[in-house]
Amino acid sequence: MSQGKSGVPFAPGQAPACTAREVLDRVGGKWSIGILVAASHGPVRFTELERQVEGISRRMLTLTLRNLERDGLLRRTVHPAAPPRVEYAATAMALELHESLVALTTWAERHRTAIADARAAYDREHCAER
Amino acid sequence: MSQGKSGVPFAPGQAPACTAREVLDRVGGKWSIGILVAASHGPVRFTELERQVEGISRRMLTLTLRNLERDGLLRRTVHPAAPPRVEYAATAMALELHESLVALTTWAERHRTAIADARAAYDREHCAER
DNA sequence: CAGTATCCCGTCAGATACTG
DNA sequence: CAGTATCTGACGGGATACTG
Repeated sequence: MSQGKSGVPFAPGQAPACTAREVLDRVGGKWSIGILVAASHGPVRFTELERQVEGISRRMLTLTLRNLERDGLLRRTVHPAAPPRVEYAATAMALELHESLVALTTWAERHRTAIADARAAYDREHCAER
Repeated sequence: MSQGKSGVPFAPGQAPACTAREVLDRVGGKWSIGILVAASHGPVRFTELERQVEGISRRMLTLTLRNLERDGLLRRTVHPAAPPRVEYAATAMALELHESLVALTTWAERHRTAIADARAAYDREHCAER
């Protein structure tokens, strides 16, 4: 089982992992996914996000929003009005990424218990649980 | 899953992002992917990894290895011998994850330039900084 | 409403040195 | 060969307070 097969597409000597890392560097933040998900079904306002993502601080919301916007994953639209109205919407690119994230989610769902078991076993075997 | 449309599978009010986050919390580390990739095509030894991942320190290699092993993504085998011989191999679970990572990689590949452009445009528009 | 501006702390990760 | 131990700095991220 070297290449070609479905499970093992990469060549041994070279590590193209950096590409995957690039994604994670911008999506791996603690809040990026939550925001991306919330924005994937239509424009969302700042305060809506603040409530939907839940747990996020104003600071981190702003920061993550800026980064996602900068990378072209979110589009920020300001509607000039008496009470400021700003909306964030996922771009096409972000929606595609979202599909990939679903793959990850599915994987997590499938192996959630297996991982928990593995951890428990490991911790038990190594006696001290941290 | 529950929702029919291809790009927007999640329900608005709820954020199942935590599940995706769980994955990223254990795979989002700086070196996890590189190691996983290197171990996905057969058992690899410690020093091999040290060379293949390239840039990684002994410390981080050990730490990441331990975490991946703990989560059941790598299997560690010690061959008792005069010169110690330890091998790390990806588990079936890890290989499945690997497929998902390929999806991410593909996405990154496709949008690499678009993102770079978005960044440049954003930075230009916002004038200063780096 | 939609943000900025500070302060502060814990964790990640690099460098270096030592060991079974 | 395959690790462990320790020190250190950078940075992500929480809490809080202020503003156009």
